[in-house]
Amino acid sequence: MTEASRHRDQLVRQLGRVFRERGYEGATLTALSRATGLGKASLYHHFPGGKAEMAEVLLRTAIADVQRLAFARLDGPEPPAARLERFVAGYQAYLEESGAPCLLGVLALGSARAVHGETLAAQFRDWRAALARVFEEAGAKPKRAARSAADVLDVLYGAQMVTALTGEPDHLQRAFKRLLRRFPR
Amino acid sequence: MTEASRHRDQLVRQLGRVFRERGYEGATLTALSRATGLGKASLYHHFPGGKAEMAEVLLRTAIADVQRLAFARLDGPEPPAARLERFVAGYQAYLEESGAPCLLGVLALGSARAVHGETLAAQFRDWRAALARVFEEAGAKPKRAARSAADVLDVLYGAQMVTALTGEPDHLQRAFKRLLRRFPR
DNA sequence: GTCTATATAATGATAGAC
DNA sequence: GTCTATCATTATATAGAC
Repeated sequence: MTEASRHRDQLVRQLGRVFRERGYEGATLTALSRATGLGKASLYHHFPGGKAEMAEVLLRTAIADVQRLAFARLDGPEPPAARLERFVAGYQAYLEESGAPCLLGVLALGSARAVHGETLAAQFRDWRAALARVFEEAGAKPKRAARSAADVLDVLYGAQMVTALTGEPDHLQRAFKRLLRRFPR
Repeated sequence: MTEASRHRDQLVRQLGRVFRERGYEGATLTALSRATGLGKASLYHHFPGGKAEMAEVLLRTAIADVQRLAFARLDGPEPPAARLERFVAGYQAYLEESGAPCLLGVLALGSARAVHGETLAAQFRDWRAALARVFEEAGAKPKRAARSAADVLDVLYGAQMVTALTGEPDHLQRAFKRLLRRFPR
């Protein structure tokens, strides 16, 4: 990774934190400027399209990260149960690296949904299908596998919401631990 | 219910729709004015404290509704399993009446969290404890009951997030149906 | 209770110097 | 690449007539 791309990476990370904590409309240029240490004009140098472009870059980055750290681990030569466990660990790693709640969820609620809603929807249907395939490999019939896949996504995102609602940081890891208990072995 | 309180109720409902769809910061007075058919000055007549007061009223209303329609049904003379089923049906009724995603979740993410976070956190801990008690009545040991209660909250809120993310309206009812399968009988 | 008109502050965005 | 200074627009909020 070059020096420049490291700087870019750090910048994206700092912007992401603001969007996650305050939502799309709450992420004002003043807040983004303060969080990055850059003036507003400098932000427009990096993102000529302003907030809209920042959100788009953040969304693409988040999707790529979740794919790389979590869903990519559903593939491989190991038995299905082991891959499911690696997947959960990978998603947990993503949240620890990027912070919770997940940017995808936050952007899906705000007004960014009007612009990026279909992208997100298609991605999530893909991901759910990938999960369902693994449950089928583990021996579940198609319908049962589809239900299990939907269950997993519900817990993954529900745990983040409940963590935000209860203010208990370790709710998340406990939820993932409970999820692992329900997997085939 | 008097004529005046019916008007007030409808007003709160219309405001809630805007806050749910756009989040706290996205719910501008212009949008709130358009949704209610009232001028901005008229909104300040009903809510002298402006947006902050609206959000507070909406939050109290939402908590009261969830309590009345869902969690209150955890009590009663019926066997625990039946009460759990009534609870889920009640929560579903709340979402159909008030619309998804739930206002509590939306307000917990935006900047309203700084003001109302502790209120929400305390309420959710109470609700989770109420759920855990019912699982204990159904025969589960305390730790197991606590895990089941946390599971239920995760699904309740995760299903709403996944519905928003996938854009599939019937994901919600399918998730609740799956939840019922996992209850004691 | 609702309106029009307006005040004041903050927002997203640009120009141009360095 | 970053800055200061500034723009036009929109935001929340208020005054006062009806």
